[in-house]
Amino acid sequence: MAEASGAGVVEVGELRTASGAGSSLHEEILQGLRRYLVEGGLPDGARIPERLLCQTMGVSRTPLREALKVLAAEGLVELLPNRGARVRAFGEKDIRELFEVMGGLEALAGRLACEHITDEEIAAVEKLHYDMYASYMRRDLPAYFALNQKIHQAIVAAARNAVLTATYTNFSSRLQRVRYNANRENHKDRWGEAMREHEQILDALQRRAGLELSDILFRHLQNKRAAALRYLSDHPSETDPMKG
Amino acid sequence: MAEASGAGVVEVGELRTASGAGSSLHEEILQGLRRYLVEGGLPDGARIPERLLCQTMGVSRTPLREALKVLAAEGLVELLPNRGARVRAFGEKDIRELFEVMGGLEALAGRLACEHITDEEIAAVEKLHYDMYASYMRRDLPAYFALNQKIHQAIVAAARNAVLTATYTNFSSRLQRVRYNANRENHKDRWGEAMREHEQILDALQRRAGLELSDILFRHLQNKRAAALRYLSDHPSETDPMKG
DNA sequence: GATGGAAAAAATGAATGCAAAACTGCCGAG
DNA sequence: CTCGGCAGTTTTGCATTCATTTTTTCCATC
Repeated sequence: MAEASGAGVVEVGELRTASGAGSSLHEEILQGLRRYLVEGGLPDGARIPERLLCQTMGVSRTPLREALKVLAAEGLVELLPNRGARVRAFGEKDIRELFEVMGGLEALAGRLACEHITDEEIAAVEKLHYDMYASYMRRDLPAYFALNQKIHQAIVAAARNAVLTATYTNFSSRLQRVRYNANRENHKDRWGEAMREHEQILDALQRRAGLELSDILFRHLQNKRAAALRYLSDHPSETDPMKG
Repeated sequence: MAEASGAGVVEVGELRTASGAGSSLHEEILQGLRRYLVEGGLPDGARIPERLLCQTMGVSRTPLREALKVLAAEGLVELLPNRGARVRAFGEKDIRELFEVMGGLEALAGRLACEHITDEEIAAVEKLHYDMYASYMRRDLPAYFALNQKIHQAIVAAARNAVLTATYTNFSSRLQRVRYNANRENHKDRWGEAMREHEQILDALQRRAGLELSDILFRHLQNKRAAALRYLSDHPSETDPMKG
């Protein structure tokens, strides 16, 4: 299932030791749970009985509850009063909105990146780009996917804005669940188009054409969104909220 | 949500009853504390001893700690391991980054708003705009300030994107502390310029010129940022982090 | 046999208790 | 007079416990 990228899905048993050990316990739990959710360890809408997680992870309820509150604030879980936590299910509306905001953030990142990026960083993006192109020619979707994310992350990093980076990472996590699903089924038609868009992205970045890059990235994300929504309408069972 | 404008600074004693009573206690505490911080109830960098807040608000430590964790995730407080919570102090770098992201979000909002806004909503923005202009002529800065925020909020709301609205509100809260300070000292020179920019904003909105509005809003925010930073360099004591 | 309600069971929300880490004040050495 | 170390106090982090709400189960009734 999660063989798409490097590491496999984290087991619930190794949640505590899996992600880097934060100094405090609630931090450790938070990172472990977040990773567990992002990698799709639980299906959409699944209930999260805290008692069960407690004995599985070998911790008390207090730090776990603190972590759940934070995850709720991040939008990964939803807390029903007196009824526990559920894995937040993203419907079509949520995904549309998330991609729109991601588009806005990447547009901003592109604009800022062109102002601050160094030649070395551009060279690094070039290398990622050509590696990604090689993956494309090999039809190696997992590798393509991973490099694709690295490129976008590099552009965001080049924007020199920690707040933007943190926000981008947060939204990216929320979409990761969707991407894992949408990635299985490959939209071959979309793939070539995406590759061409990335050619433009690299070109604009090399010329440090901020506004142009900004616009390309925004439309790139809009196309990604369309592809994701197309996938959703074909496979409605996987991520549709069972809202009733 | 943060009322942002109307009422004065909330007293610590009325924290529990101040904001609308959320169903659960930790929610109540969270909203109360958030409002308290946003309205500047505590100075930058102040320590927040949880025991003290507990007896002040008459609650136990558990829900308060949960609320603090969420506020830390939102970026309003910072949690030092084993050393408690402090009011997060925004330095020049943070403010620059926050305004940049706000600019990106507002640019996105403008673009989307032009696609979705109704004539009635445009009329409402027009009214806000002219009221604001009247406040400008009266040199009534607080009223101007409140209407200014309402206009921006209306544009964000017209984008029809709940994720964007939530994100915008979050960042707006973080900047609220700065604005409260920067607002006292009035940058008369900047005021007229801002008013002219708002003329352009209304004009582009009326023509539903998305890209144009997007760009105006972004530059508008960049100018706001410059003004805020100018204020900061004149009054470094108020919001500078005493990092050391 | 199906339905409604009451009691039992389980889960959540909040409070308290306890161990460990940090801060304070004091004292002595240099 | 300043600096470093040590004991006492305070504060934080986590576990446990209590109270309230929800869910389940079982039984009586239709």
